[in-house]
Amino acid sequence: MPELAEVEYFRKRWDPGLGAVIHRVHVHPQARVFRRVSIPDLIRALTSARLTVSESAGKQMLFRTDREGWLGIHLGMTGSLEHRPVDAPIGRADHLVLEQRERQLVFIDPRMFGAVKFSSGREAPVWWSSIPPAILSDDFTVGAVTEFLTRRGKAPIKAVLLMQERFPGVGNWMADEILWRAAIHPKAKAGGLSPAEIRTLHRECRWVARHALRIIGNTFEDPPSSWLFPHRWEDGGRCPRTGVLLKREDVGGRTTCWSPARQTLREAK
DNA sequence: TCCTATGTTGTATG
DNA sequence: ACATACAACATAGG
Repeated sequence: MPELAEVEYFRKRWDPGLGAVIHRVHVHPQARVFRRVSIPDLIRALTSARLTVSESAGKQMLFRTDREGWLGIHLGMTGSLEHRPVDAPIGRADHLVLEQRERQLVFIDPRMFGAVKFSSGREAPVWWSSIPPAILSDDFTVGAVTEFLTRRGKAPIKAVLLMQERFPGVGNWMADEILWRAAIHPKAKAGGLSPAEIRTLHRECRWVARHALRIIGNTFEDPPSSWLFPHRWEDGGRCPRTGVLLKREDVGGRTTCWSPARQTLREAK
């Protein structure tokens, strides 16, 4: 389920454990989510460490302790974080459990497209330091978006919005929501947008990120019916602004939903 | 049974 | 080297 705001919601699920010591680490070693990590290193580094802070950037989460080392969690398609009572049983999709005196901090991921990362050392690892500026930061500029859209000029804008190297945290539903608000057809070539359309796109990226974080990031509520969000999967779903039937089709390899009344495809040359 | 799924990556092709 | 397209990953739920 996780895009920008869902990741932020799940990151906070471990907040009750910040400041407390991890006295035992339980892993499900054959789980695919550990495919790039040394499990012995991870266990050695986390056992008896005090969890101190967490951050997220795009879809990536980072947890730190009072020791050196960088624990990363990516939720993939079906991952989530929870805290549970100390005596809770461990389920088959529970891949990483940090046991503390008063709770367990659990990473769950049935489909295992997610990932646990662990890097030692003082310097931030590339998987963390290379994440581009957040959409809500001052460095997410119209100029940066324009340059990126030019370089990816032949790809459909829907596919380009999903590229984490420029739009960190944007996923399938956010991309559709942004394009719907910006009144841009998902199949429009990224290089064919006018400067005015790019400014609108940039503004709607920020708007959707800000309000998704406000609504979903705190309580996991669904956005209201004035958004495309609650209509995009329902059969016979209608555009909340025009009332027309929404269209659903594969674009750039992902199911894409748009309003044919608002988002029209200009003939390219 | 068959279809779908809020993501990333490796590989092939141009 | 760079951009693009798509299969593959693994499981659950309708």
